[in-house]
Amino acid sequence: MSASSSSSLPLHTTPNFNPSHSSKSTKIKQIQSFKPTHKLHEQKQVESKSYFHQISSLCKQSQIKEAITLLTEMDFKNGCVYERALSTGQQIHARILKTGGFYSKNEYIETKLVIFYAKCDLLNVANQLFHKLEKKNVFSWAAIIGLCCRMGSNEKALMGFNEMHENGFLPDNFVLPNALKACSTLQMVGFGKGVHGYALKMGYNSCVFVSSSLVDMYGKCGLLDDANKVFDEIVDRNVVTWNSMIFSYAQNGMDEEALKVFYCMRMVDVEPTRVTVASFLSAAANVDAVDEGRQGHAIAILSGLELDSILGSSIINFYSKIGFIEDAELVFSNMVEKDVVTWNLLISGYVQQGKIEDALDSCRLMRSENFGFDSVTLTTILSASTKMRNVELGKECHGYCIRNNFDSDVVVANSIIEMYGKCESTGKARRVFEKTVQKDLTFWNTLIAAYAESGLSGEALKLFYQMQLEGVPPNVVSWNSVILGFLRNAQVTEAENIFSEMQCMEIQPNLITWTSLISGLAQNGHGDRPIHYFKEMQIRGLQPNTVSIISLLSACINVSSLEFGKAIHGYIIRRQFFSSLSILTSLVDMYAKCGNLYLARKFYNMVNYKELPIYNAMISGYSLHGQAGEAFEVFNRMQKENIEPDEITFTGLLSACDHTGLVEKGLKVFNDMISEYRMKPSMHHYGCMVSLLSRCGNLEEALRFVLEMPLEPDAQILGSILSACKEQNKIELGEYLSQYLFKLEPDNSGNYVALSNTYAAAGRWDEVLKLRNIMREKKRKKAKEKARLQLDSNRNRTPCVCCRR
DNA sequence: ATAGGGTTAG
Repeated sequence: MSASSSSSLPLHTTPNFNPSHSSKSTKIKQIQSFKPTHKLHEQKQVESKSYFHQISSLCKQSQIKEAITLLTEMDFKNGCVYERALSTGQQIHARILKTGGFYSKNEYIETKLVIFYAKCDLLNVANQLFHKLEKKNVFSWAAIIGLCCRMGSNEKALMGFNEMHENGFLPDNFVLPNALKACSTLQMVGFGKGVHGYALKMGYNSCVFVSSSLVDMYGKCGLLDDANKVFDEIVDRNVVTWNSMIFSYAQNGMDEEALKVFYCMRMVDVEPTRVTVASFLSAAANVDAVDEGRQGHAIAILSGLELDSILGSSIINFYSKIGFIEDAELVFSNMVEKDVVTWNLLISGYVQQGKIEDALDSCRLMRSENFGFDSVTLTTILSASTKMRNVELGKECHGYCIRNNFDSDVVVANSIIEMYGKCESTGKARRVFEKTVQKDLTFWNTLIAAYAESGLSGEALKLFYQMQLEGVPPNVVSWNSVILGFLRNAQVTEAENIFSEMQCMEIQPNLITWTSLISGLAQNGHGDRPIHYFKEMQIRGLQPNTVSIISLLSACINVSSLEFGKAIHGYIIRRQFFSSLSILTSLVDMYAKCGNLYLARKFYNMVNYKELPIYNAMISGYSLHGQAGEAFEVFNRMQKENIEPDEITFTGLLSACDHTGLVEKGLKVFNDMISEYRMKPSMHHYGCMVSLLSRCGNLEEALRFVLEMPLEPDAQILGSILSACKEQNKIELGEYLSQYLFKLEPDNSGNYVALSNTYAAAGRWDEVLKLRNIMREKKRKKAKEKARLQLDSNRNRTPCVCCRR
């Protein structure tokens, strides 16, 4: 497309056209002044229409020959959506109209015009011309169907497909990919299968464009077996075919298969594209495949693939999902074409690593580079507030949402409800919920989950019935939350009842139902029942995924059940779940805390890229078993690897000192934590120190720590110092500490016993009696509370509209 | 005689 050919045009109106117009710098500017694309279309349409009228009134006497010359010129540039080509086309159109006669009724020219306007994405003009056509043909139909697909009118595209077929125009291999794309966006597998049948009948399945689209269609509709079958039968696969197969697996959570297909593709020497690497990396990220993902990144570099916003985003997504935030940062800084998505991924990477300050800094930077927050950014910040239990941040974000009209966005509103529900008050969550106009299923579920997670099972159940009264039928998620609520409140029988009730209602329990039931039973101390449910779930054909395996392992830790842990480990080995770092970490954690340090060490040694959690698991394991030396050895090792310790690390180290009576070392670690690592010790850390010092008889120092603590001492801490008081007959100190004791719940009656023993040893019987009474009163209150809760949930049971009467 | 197509991150 040389400049000379365009300057020879007789009707050349814009002589200064510069083809370098699409250079990188302008492209970046275009992206930075981001506008939604559909608005651009509208704008263009209005402009071209007025231009169109101007030209048709200007060109009064035109000549056919010129029109044809221009037509050829237009052909030359077809596929071009630049403004200039559009106006050229419009000029030709105007001339044809003015001339009338043969050319305005020529099937070829008319079809060509439809194709031209369709290419320029002018839906209305193209449609008008198309409907006025005397003779439609495969080409004009194809143009219109393609246009409908591009503009997102998928129903229209499929209706067009049917109509053209009914009118005797046989859709060809150019129409089929668009029709299939419309099927997959609309999730109409039935239609898609029909198209597949038609393609087979007509022999279009040998066209790689059609067969690749079939793979994509089956993949997007979740029929992976069909996708794979079509894929296997394709002889001359191209990159797009491979990409479609890889992405199909990846988007259906069959990530291992996606990785395998990628390796097969490498074996047959097909050059990967950006799409290939992006899909591969999303699969690698999902299964924590660290080495594989790094290879993917390397392949992208070696193949010289351009780091555009999509490929870059997928690399950032990979690194931040596996927790390599520094690598994500590096890729981010090397990217020229950043968009909102890129920023969002970096921000959510920081949030996942708990680096809230970095996340907020990025938000500010993002704004200063003229990117506005979108609903994903806001949802991420809201989830960060939820995760960190930072209501202030959450409120600020809520304010921003209101000011910028994001509070009506369904996803954002949901995160707001979730934030209030989990961090502050369920009441506030409820108020936001009441204000939402359309209370759809998700909103109800969010609110129910908020109550359920706080163990307010009665409230959760009430909402569960209320939603049904308001005509919103609950789904699995709602049922799951009700079950979780009961389990959190130690109402195991109620949870199991709901579990069977949901099956009576023909709601199939899913992975989450089973997992929360299993871990809830484990946490409530029902020894072998969790394993029973674990087996039952597999009999019903449900395979646990990474998340549920991890949650099962942490359930073992909660009950220190080595037996249950071993059962799950056996399962992991049989299913070869080993590739995942997070599962290995959980295994190490389980063995370390359930008492098999040998196995914990073995798996710890197996991990190449060790991260903080796995070190922490070993340290706390050693500490639990009184092996302080080994705990410190692991700590030294992680310092050598430049891994920053966190609160949990220090909890492990300090309790190791506590368990082995290392006073000097404990004091040193505690001081290092404050001065060298600039950390604020938590309740737990003070607790270790108080316990360590009391046990070693240094009660003055222990008291100093109690007074320094940010919060009032809890039952455990009081217990350790009170029993030391008893040993040493320090009645005054015991008496002094009783002020804290009275504020506590009576769960740890041991403390009361310790204190009353202290009094008893001093012969202060009146005090002993007083303590007994306080204890009894508190216990009675607690029992009443529990009975009321029980009553509430029973009362709620009566108005049920869903159970069989 | 003649025209045109599929896959991509949260």
